[in-house]
Amino acid sequence: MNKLNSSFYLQPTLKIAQELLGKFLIHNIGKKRIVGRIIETEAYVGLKDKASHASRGRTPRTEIMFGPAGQAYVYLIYGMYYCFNVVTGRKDYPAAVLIRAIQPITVGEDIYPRLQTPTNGPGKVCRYLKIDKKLNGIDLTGNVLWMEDRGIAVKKSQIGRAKRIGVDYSGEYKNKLWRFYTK
DNA sequence: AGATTGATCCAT
DNA sequence: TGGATCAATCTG
Repeated sequence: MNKLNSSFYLQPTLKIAQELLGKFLIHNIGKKRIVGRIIETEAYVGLKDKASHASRGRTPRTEIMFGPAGQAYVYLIYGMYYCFNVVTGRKDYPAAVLIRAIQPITVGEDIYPRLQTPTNGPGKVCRYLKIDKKLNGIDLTGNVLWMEDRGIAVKKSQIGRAKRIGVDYSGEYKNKLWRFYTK
């Protein structure tokens, strides 16, 4: 097993957002585990990024984004869905990578609830992986929820780049090509 | 295109 | 304290 460690999470946010493509996201629940391969991410970078929750400063919700890299930031959106992010950036610099889509994995000891086709939205990622607010702030180098490199790299030529989804209100930042996906 | 749903945040 | 807003999803 090659679990992503703190030196991975200390890299620049935009680099992490790309590097996470092809990595595996794993949630241990008791003796079972749910696994997905990451296929789409979005980066949220710094106080000036109007699309980021952190752009209005520190609040109880966004405090976690100002913390050290390598923790989970899980929030409820539209009253119904959870979104899972990895906190990046040094302490006091708010940044995170949202996991937008995964390919469910169904081999070995990994369990696989129903869904076989790739998820196509962050709410579905959390529903599949059974991630909710209880996991907010959890250390991603621990043994409950983590990411690992299983040696299946995504070639640079296979990485697509696009504007982020659902952030039309964010002025010049809405045009940043901070969404990454595998073609 | 509209309904859903409730936490969050800012302005009263 | 009230109400607009929201990094989404499903249904029609």
